[in-house]
Amino acid sequence: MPRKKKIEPKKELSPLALNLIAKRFRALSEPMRLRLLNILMQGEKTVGQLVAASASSQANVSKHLSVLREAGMIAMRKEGLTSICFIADPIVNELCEMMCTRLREEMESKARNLTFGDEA
Amino acid sequence: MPRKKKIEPKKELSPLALNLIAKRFRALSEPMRLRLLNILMQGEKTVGQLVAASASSQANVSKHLSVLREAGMIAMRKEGLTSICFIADPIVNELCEMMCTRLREEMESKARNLTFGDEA
DNA sequence: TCGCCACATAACGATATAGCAACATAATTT
DNA sequence: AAATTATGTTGCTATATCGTTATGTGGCGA
Repeated sequence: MPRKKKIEPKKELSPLALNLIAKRFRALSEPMRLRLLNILMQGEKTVGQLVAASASSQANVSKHLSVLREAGMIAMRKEGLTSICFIADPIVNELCEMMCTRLREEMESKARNLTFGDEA
Repeated sequence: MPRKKKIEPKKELSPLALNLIAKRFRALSEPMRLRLLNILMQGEKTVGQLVAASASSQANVSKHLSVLREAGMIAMRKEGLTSICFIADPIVNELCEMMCTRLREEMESKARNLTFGDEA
């Protein structure tokens, strides 16, 4: 077996890597897309169901879905007339979970500090 | 002590929460900002050092830093003439770590599939 | 074959943001 | 105080992206 693995201490990321990472974070940077993902966390949904559940237009949902798909966050499978969406990357759940937890912590902390005076 | 915790199965997020989460992801959605964070992972740096290391203009770096600061990702402390930046939220490291790992996995997977034919 | 259904895509106006350049400000030094 | 240094801020242009309206398209039934 080939040796020479894990030698470099992971210094700086290449511009290419930065671009790819940025693109993935960007896919998560819109409330509408987060909403769609949040709905999909309950399980698979057709595009129509997402349109209904998200209270947005069909065209808009469709476009956001394609963004999420290009970023590898979700995938779709056709079943007769309908397309069924599902979360394709488990990282989505973890990321959102982390963000939510962090937000809660921050807000609670801020709430506690309100007693003294807030710097916002 | 008050009971009634962790009762709801965490259904859907409120629009407010979605907006806050989106805003934080958005802060991570630009290559330049990721680069700054990546540099800061090595340790504290002055703004000037970041300007030099990032190969961008001072104004640009300054603006990106304020975005990161507003998102709570970094914080700054003044020391004489200079301002020293540091990562204020440990979530940054975790998030980037996760994304990088995931990207590597995907690319390796894609590389393996090149032998057969790729769908991109 | 004709139309319909579920979805994708195109075209468009409105808003946001990256990057540059020029200027403003604060702390030090002389 | 004036000059200098280290950052922050503002105007500007170019580009990207959200949401809407209109139109295209593939699969199915009559």
